Amino acid sequence: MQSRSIDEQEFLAGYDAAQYRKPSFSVDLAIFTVCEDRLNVLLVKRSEHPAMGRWALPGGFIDPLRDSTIESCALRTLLLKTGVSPPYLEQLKTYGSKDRDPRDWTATTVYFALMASDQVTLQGNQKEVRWAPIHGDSVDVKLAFDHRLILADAVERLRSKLEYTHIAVHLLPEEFTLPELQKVYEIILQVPLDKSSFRRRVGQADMLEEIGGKLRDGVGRPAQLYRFKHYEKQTFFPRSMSRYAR
Amino acid sequence: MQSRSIDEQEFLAGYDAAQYRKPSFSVDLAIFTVCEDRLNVLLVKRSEHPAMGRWALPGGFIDPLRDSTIESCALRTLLLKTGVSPPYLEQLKTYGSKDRDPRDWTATTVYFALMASDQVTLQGNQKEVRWAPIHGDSVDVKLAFDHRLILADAVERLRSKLEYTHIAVHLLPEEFTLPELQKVYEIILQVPLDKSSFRRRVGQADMLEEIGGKLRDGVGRPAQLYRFKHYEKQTFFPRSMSRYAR
DNA sequence: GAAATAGTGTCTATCAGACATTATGGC
DNA sequence: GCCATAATGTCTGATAGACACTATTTC
Repeated sequence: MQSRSIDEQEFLAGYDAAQYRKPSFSVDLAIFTVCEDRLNVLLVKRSEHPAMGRWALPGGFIDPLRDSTIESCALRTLLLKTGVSPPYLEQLKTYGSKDRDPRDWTATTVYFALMASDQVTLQGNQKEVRWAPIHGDSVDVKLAFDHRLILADAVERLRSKLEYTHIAVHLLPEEFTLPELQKVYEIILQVPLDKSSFRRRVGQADMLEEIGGKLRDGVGRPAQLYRFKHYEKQTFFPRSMSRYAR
Repeated sequence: MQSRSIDEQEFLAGYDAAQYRKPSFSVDLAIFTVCEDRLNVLLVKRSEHPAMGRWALPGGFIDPLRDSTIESCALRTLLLKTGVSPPYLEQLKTYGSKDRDPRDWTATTVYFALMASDQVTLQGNQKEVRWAPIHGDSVDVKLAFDHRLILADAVERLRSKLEYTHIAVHLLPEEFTLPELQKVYEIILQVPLDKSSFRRRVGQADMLEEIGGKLRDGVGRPAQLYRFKHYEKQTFFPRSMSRYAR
């Protein structure tokens, strides 16, 4: 913290934050997992007005007394719904307007999280929390507020990031095989990939390390197990502008 | 707007948004331009507590009565400081914590804007608003609050987006030459680029159209003038994962 | 051995980077 | 002509995409 002048200390002592009209501020989460050959997003059924009974992305209002940062609010909400801290959490975007919630001028900062389906135990009544499969860029049910738009943005970001980063590993358990990883890419990008090229790319990125054992599938040759090397840098760019440098 | 049940209407009638404790919510701007062979960011000197007298990114609190969206608040603030609506405005990120402002738990959504230096007339006292040159990932003066961190994020995003998008055209006037565009890239990325490769890339992207006339420089052969074609898609990706598709 | 899947090898068209060459202006 | 800068041409090493081939398991 920076030092403050006497003058500034006096100003702060007389400052009353409550006197200004402020928007309501919440955090919402787009939590993704892959299971049963589909990309899924976590939805909760709203138990209160407004939009009671409708499915929505999980979220909650910032509690200035409990949450020290926006991200810690996101983590708190996430733990509440899934029982885990996610391996990957990233801020997506903030949506705010006077119209998106009938109660008030609201803003919501949306995070998107990736997790392996086997790590999650959904908290609470199963009729109120569920994984919903993504078709195209949304789900089949109607969502509350502007959550359909938010979800579409989140799916777009996920697809886009798959193109140039390694985040897909966070959708798999600790140990996984390359065919499994490739499958995740194919499921999310909705396109079949060439095995050889895929492996070459993953190899060049140098993000995975072999594990001694092997996984045996039902049929065919067993596949090598790998583990994600936790790297500082997460991106690998195939070709980019700065490589024009001479 | 969705239709509401009688029940929900009653709920809303009894809802008092003011009863909940909320964070303060503001919008800040990282406004960039290139002039005199440098990347510059717009700073304002704070005229009020806290951090009075210190330079900061321009911004202001959301006014729920005037601003219908966060972006319209950003545009209003921008017009106030620069007198123009920028050719490029993009949401960067939202920063929120209990510590970043001594007054209150605050959140700020930061936008970043690009504009041509000749289009701007700084509003207000010149001692209170100025372009500050970027050195590395920040400016030489000490900034208020967490604005140094925010600025570093904005500069990083700008550099990163230059690698795979066309946004640099928004830092130039309506009409410009390819050597001028290349110079912008070199100034921001801080690396010399090969002329031939640069032109090939720009050509492939098919974003520019020639203008009949020519620009005459002080010395040497005059350069062809171009204008940016306003495209729907803004990105051109050199090589990406989905091209593994067969 | 057949089936199935994992994993490797190789060929080729493409293309980024490097650099040489030509073009067009002022003096 | 000379200088300076714009613009184009060309060569080459690297590599993505395609696909054939080998390897290892179960039955």
